[in-house]
Amino acid sequence: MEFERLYAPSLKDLFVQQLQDMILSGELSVGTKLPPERELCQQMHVSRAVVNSGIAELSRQGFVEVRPRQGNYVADYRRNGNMDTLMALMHYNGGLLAKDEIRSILEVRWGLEQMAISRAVENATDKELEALGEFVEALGSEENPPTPAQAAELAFAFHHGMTLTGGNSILPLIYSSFKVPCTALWIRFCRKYGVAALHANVEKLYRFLLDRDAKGATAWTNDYLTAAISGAQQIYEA
Amino acid sequence: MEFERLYAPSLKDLFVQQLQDMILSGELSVGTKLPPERELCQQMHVSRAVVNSGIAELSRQGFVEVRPRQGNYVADYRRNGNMDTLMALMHYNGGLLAKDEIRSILEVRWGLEQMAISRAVENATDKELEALGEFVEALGSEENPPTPAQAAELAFAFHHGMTLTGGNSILPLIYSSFKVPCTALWIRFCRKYGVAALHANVEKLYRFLLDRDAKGATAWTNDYLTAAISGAQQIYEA
DNA sequence: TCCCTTCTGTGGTCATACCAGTTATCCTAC
DNA sequence: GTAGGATAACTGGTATGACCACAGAAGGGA
Repeated sequence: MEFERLYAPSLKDLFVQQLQDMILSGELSVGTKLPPERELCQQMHVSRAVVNSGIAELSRQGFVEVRPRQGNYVADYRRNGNMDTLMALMHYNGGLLAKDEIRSILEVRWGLEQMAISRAVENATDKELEALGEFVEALGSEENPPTPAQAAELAFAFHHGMTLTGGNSILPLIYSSFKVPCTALWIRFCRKYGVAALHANVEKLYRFLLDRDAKGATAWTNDYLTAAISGAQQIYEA
Repeated sequence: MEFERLYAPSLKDLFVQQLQDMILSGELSVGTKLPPERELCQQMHVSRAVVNSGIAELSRQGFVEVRPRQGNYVADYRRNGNMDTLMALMHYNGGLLAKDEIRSILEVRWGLEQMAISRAVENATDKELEALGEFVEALGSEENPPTPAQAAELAFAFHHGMTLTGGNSILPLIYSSFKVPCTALWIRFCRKYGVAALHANVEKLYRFLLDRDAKGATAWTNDYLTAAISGAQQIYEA
């Protein structure tokens, strides 16, 4: 038996969700001017504080453009969105993504991963590698076999930890922004191929790190992600 | 004469800034428990809403970890931060970055740029390229020579537009997240070498795109950014 | 000694009130 | 009739205070 964590949505959350629905479903098209906040309050029977903070959040997510003292407009989120937009899009689809977006994420990961690995091989200290090893070990533990969610968390911790060792202070920040989509994909992967498969992949990469074999690591990552990208449909389909 | 846009900081902004100062200066070390919000109100003579929303923002930026009904703690922003953290760090230094961070940004750009270019060469339509050309033209305009700030904006519009043509839906979102640091670096570049130099760089890249010369484009970008990275100290020093 | 109850402290949330800037309108002067 | 400026309405921005739900400690009873 596995129970999902309960989460009581606030009025603000409900407001945000409703507007996301309307925007993403196309009911509100890009450029449309939203009704004044006071009007939305009346129609939705909430206070302006709810609407105002909700709009602020939608603005952060790139769905709405706020023009102070002029009005709120539906924004072109595909064009001017940011990482928060991606999160919102994922959340909207219940954690799932379209094939096209899965491919996109894997492509970007491909680019970032190549950089992270080569820099980690170059700069990571033995102590840091040892710390990474614990994640690998936990991932392959037979006493406490991790659930898919825990496994994805561990895999992310490994990759994120790797970026921390490379001496690039921005890379970990970007990788953190990617946490939600990455773990979502890993969870799907585990559900389909088992946690052991994920463990094998991570361990292989870890071996390359221990051997300080940058070429081998990047080549393997290249093969692995290239295959995943071209076969995204097969690998990640339900 | 060039006048900066006026911006009146709100109480919340001042609160956020003060706590950022204290955290970034090391006065508040990672793991420290902050005083209860009510106590902060009294000491700072503001209402709890100011403190509460300020804390929420600091939490989004990765500086503070909020544990409901337990307390607020200074978080390890270097490790668990995200893109917003980077923005906050930049803003804190008045738009400037440490050499190390400049190098880091350029490295990441190197990775993303390679991907963006190769995909754009492959997938961009002639019409899309034409639209990109307008940015190049405006950047090199002799009638209305752009200011460094405008030039940086145009250069960003060009690069961002390029990511939009590549068929990867995530790349533009990431690139948008990078807008502030990228334009900041370009502005510095313009101040030092002139807008014309930036125009020349962008135009060169644009030519490669028009010729559908992926190899040439990536090679040139590689040389250019590699030089910039290794010479970051010289290029971007004041 | 243990468990259950109660209380206190914490952040979460929200409704209200006031503030400031933009815009459109209308009035006035020419 | 037109141009210009004062004004009022409308918009989002911000701050305040009050109430809520939960975690954890303290205290009392079995």
